[in-house]
Amino acid sequence: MATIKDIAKKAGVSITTVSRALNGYSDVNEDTRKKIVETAKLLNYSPNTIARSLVMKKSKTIGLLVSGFIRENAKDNFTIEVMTGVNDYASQTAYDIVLFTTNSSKQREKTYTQLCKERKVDGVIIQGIRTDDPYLDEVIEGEIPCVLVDIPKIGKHAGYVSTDNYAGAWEVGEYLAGLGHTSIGMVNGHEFAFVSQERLKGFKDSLIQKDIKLSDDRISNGDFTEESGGRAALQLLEDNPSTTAIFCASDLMAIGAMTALKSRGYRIPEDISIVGYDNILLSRYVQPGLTTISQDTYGLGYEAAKLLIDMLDHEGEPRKTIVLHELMERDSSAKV
Amino acid sequence: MATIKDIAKKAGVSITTVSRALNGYSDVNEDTRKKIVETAKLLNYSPNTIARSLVMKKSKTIGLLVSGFIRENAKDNFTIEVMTGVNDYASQTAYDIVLFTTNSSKQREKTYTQLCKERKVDGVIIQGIRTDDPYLDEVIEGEIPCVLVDIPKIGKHAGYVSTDNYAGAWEVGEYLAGLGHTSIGMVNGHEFAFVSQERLKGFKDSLIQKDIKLSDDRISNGDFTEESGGRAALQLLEDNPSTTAIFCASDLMAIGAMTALKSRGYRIPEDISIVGYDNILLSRYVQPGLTTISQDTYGLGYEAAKLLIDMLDHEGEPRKTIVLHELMERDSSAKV
DNA sequence: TTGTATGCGTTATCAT
DNA sequence: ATGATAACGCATACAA
Repeated sequence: MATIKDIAKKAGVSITTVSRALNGYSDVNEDTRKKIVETAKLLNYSPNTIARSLVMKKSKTIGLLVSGFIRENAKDNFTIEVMTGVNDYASQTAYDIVLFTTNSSKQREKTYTQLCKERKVDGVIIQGIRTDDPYLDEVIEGEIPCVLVDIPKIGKHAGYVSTDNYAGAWEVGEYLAGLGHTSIGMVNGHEFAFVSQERLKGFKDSLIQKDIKLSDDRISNGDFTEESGGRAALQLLEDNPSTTAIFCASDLMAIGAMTALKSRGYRIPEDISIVGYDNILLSRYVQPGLTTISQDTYGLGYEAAKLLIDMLDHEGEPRKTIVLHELMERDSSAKV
Repeated sequence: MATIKDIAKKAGVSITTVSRALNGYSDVNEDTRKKIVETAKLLNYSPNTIARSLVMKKSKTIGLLVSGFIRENAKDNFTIEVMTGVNDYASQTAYDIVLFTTNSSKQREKTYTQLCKERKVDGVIIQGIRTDDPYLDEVIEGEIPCVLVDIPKIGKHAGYVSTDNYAGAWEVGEYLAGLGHTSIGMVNGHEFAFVSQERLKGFKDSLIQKDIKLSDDRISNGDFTEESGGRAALQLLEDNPSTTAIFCASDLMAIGAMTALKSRGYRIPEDISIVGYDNILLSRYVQPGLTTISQDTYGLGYEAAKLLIDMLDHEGEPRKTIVLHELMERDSSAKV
């Protein structure tokens, strides 16, 4: 591997000059620069980013910390879409991405911050972390610039990107009420996700507006998995046989609910309307097509990277970015 | 950020001793070690991997080079599953993953090898690269240890993981012939993928065994997209109206074919049997469920990481690893 | 416009 | 068992 030292020797200049020439400084003679660039090419030189990082104290890498990057979750293309967005923006910049993952299974012997500190990432994007994660605060209060996905917390060095989950759920409420439903239930995700809390609030509030009360026995909790959605939906119908519409806080749970209900002989949407949240890939393919709130997941990742890199490169303030959502009406919902 | 220097000062020893103590060398007094470890904790020390990399000439990172990590491809969970496998194995080791991506759109100003050289990755896993990619040879002949996914080429520092595409396609041939089909067509992917070539060969050869000839006008090429699969299938039926079974070289194309055929009034599998390849997530959800060859995609990634890291850590020879495949019979195929 | 010298945080060599 | 010192490859303050 050729170094600037080799170039210097070959070109008969000092390493300082080589460094400056290659980095486009103005105070270097055009002729010497030309010669240097030439010999650099000749020696097939490529800069050693590691050495550069060491002296610059900037690694030009951002960490992408994702939980739920596990086999079982591949169904949910949420993660991959966010990653794609992050990657697309980052690849327009000088930053590379290093992947950190946390299977909840492997007890992490190292905390996030430790991982980040050791690898010297300049900043980090965090996705899929639970609100009860012991390290969440450590991250938000920490020194490492970070952007959270779907966790609305701002710190000294922490911003976030999210969608307006309250508004999205509100729209579902309006929509179902508009279809004439009055006996409505909700399958929510676990309480350790901000989105669960928001979606519940928004849904509840919009129904109240329509004089529909979402009492506690009309709310059943799953944990965002397909299977749990089915279970929760059945529970819901057992407690409230009159229910004609169910809002599920995630598409995966909605799909689980549909499967479970169909197997019990319910027709969708004739007997029960189902609405999901996320607009994952599958929701378009299941039978019937799932009515849901579409989020710009890709945009979530893209904006996260943009926000973080802005914080890094231009000392931008940590802030929030809200990306859009939209109700996608398909065939799983109908007038009562 | 505390460094070993700080620890040395505070503990009243030399940096050499600190380094050795922290790295578990045996030639350091237990008491001094204890003191050093203590003050390290006290100062909230974490090693600077960058400095370490510089002197060790090992970055303990592997590059994950994926093409097709783009928005449109999210459907195809192949990429994400491979990545998950890679990640799962790597996370058991000391290696971190840095993500390189090549949208064919962005003209890469830097070649793969350049990216790898600059970031000083110790090795690289390459996925989704086309056989006509100008840099493929550069990689295989290059000095950087690498493992290719689904490209059966071995070099001095290059191994690969793949499935037996020939055998998989062969089984499809046997299967369709066994169902009584004699008028059979194939929708292949583009020629710049090894898998296309292999799948074609395997399919053709197995049919020959059954005295069924797959003439050229019974082969129509798509480019692995859903839409192209639909187009190719229609073309096929136009040229050979008697066709009763179509083997598509990817599930996505098979799904496109099903959609297109259904829209033309063909019933599947009553009129036409469709078989895919890949067993992507969707294939289980479309109507009818798609018969296909399932590959252990996760295993592909897992084994790739394993092979690469073996090459890195134990100077393992570059070699190949073949992961299993299996015919998944669903409802898109039936007796003629 | 160019060169000298120093340091980034670590590991490794060679003394002691 | 421990410490001085020299690397690793690069950027930069300062001098010339």
